[in-house]
Amino acid sequence: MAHSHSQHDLIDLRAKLRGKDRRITKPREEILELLGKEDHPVTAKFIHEKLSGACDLVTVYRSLKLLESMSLVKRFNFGDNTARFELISSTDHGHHHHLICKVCRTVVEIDECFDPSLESKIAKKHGFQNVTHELEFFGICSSCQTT
Amino acid sequence: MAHSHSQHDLIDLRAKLRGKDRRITKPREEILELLGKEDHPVTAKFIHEKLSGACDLVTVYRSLKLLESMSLVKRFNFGDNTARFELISSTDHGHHHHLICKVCRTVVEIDECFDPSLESKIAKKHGFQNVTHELEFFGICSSCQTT
DNA sequence: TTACTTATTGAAATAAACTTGCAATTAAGT
DNA sequence: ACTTAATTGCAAGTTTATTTCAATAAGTAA
Repeated sequence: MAHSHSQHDLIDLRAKLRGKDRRITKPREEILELLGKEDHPVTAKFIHEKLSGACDLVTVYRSLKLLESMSLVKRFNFGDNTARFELISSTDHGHHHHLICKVCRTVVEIDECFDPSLESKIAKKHGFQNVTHELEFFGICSSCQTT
Repeated sequence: MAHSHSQHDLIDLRAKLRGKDRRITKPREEILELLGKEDHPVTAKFIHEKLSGACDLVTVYRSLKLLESMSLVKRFNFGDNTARFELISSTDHGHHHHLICKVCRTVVEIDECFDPSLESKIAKKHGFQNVTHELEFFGICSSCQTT
């Protein structure tokens, strides 16, 4: 799940951003560009610091919310009460998971997932529709193992 | 995954609570008792309100943290920046998942899970140890489906 | 380019979840 | 019952995220 989004990707994103009642602004472009360079989900605070004064933290929150609603960005939750955001890649449509070290918080992108039949089985059993899932793995990475 | 913890369960929990440098207090007993009656994970705020003044909200937070550290209670995250807590049942050792309606927030307890080989495969591939996972399903329940 | 319309931003205030410091309380051992 | 230290309550403080509103700037049309 190595990212490294191409320049072409960002142009596509700009195209999606453009629309009625919606403007391409410098903060939004900068946030998208930054997300395109990151390999793992990042927090709003991290984005704000990386952009060092380019825009207000409030604008980061607002932009991320917009980008999420447009399905350009996906929100992840690593269990520390802080939302993390990642650019949705065209290959996996944002559906992938992470392996997080409980000690040093290192993040590994995971492309494996369980068989989708499990999800449809659960959906059917309980009469739910449009069922998705959030799945993250937690463990201790090789560096943090007290050998 | 129907809960309904027996009186016997709570006695066991009391036994676990008792220990060196640790005291059985009224708030802790009341929180355990309340959790024993709930079928789904509940928030600290919910517990505090249900106990209506029996103890301070701060004590609820502190007790839950203690109970979690003692593996009597498990913390869940339903993606709304609010921790939810559930008594760990002796049958599943706290390992189970939930199906949450994105509209009305109804919660269904799920006892299905994917094959554990996926987890060990991922652990081995990335050199991680003690790998666990957090998995929650989200969808639209039958009542909320716009038919 | 210039003017116009309104989406967007910044700054401060607010909200919600959770934590910390400390004096008062209370559980549990002697 | 006495003593000691864990625990609680209250107030204050953090952190994350949202709201309000005047000022700014993006997109459009002249």
